[in-house]
Amino acid sequence: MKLTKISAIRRKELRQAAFEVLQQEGMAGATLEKVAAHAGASKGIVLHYFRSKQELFEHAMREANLSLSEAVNARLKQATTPCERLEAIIEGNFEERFFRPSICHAWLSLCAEVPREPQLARIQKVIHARMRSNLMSALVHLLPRAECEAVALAITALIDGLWLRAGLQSEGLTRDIALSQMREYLKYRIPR
Amino acid sequence: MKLTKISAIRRKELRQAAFEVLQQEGMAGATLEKVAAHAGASKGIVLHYFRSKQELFEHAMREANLSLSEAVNARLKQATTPCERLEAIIEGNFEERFFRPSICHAWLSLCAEVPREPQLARIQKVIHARMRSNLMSALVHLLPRAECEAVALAITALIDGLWLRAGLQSEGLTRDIALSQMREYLKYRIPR
DNA sequence: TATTTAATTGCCCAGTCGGTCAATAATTGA
DNA sequence: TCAATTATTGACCGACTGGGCAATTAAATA
Repeated sequence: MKLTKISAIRRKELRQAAFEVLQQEGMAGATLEKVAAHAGASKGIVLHYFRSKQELFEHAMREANLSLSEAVNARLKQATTPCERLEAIIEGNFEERFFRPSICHAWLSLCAEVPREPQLARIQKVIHARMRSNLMSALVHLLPRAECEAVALAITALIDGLWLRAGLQSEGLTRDIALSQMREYLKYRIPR
Repeated sequence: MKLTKISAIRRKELRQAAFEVLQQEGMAGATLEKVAAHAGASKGIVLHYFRSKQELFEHAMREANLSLSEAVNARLKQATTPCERLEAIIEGNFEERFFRPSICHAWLSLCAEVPREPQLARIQKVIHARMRSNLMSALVHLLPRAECEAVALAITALIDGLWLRAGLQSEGLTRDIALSQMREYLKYRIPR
């Protein structure tokens, strides 16, 4: 039981180290040795817990998404009205600990690998499906059914676009500006 | 004079080859040898015309942007009203030859390198500045000055977000859907 | 304690990549 | 025509990478 625990701990440490290296170095620079060093271990240990580099970053992507997902879900639990649910999704996606240039850059690096890594593509699909599902559960109470799909896509595209800009380290784009962008969109698009 | 011509031709061929390889292989897979092979030349010739791989892809990015820029400008020339100018910018950015999964993926790959390549960052900045400038020249006639900046950012984010999605090879996202997304945003945001 | 099992390391390997360079082919100009 | 310049090639190098592996250490179990 403790044996499995150690392996679980190591795997988590290495996933997180991988994502952190990704933030600073991008995918090309995120070498197994750097990940190991960042986790305070030797390179060999990384391939002891993950079959390959691909598998490591696949789990790193899952972990990072889980973290964001939990933040959104925590906010969703507090929400009671459809409007509050929308706010929860949006604010969750722009929490200070997530909406940072380095983290957005890490996501960008992962997205760039998606077309050549089916596993990453699968994860990406799940992420978007969840986002859409969350949005729809709020939108159906605020809009005619026929419009929901389009608005959900627009919100997703807006979030992605703002994250992209942040990932480019465009200096002017603060969390507040991003949030007000999202709120303004809703203000004009959702009837009240 | 013909000497310079040959070098100009080769450089253009290699820039384009580099961007085309980028579409299929991403940045990590876009090796000098593959670019050379794709252009029907040897690897040595690439470094004869470009000082380094970085410089090559820097020029590839410029070239690709120039192409898109020209498409937008051509449409802008035909436009007379501010509304038509907005349409021109948007339709230019979603022409069939640009809004393709492989091309969006190439852009994504370049964006992922921006934080670690100052030259790419510089180009990216220019691209966004031009986009903003184009948008503002139309928006100032359609909206109160105070709102223009925000709307220009929203349009840019929407475009980027849709391009990102296309770059992820998300199958459902066609040009028509993307265009109708943009039009719907304008419909609700711009008074008439 | 003795033995088995897991964790961890350091070194090695084969392959790849960006980049250099000397040699050759082609082109130009006088 | 002939020298000088340019274009082009292909072999080569050093650096680095992902991955494999045998050896060592630590832990757990009986």
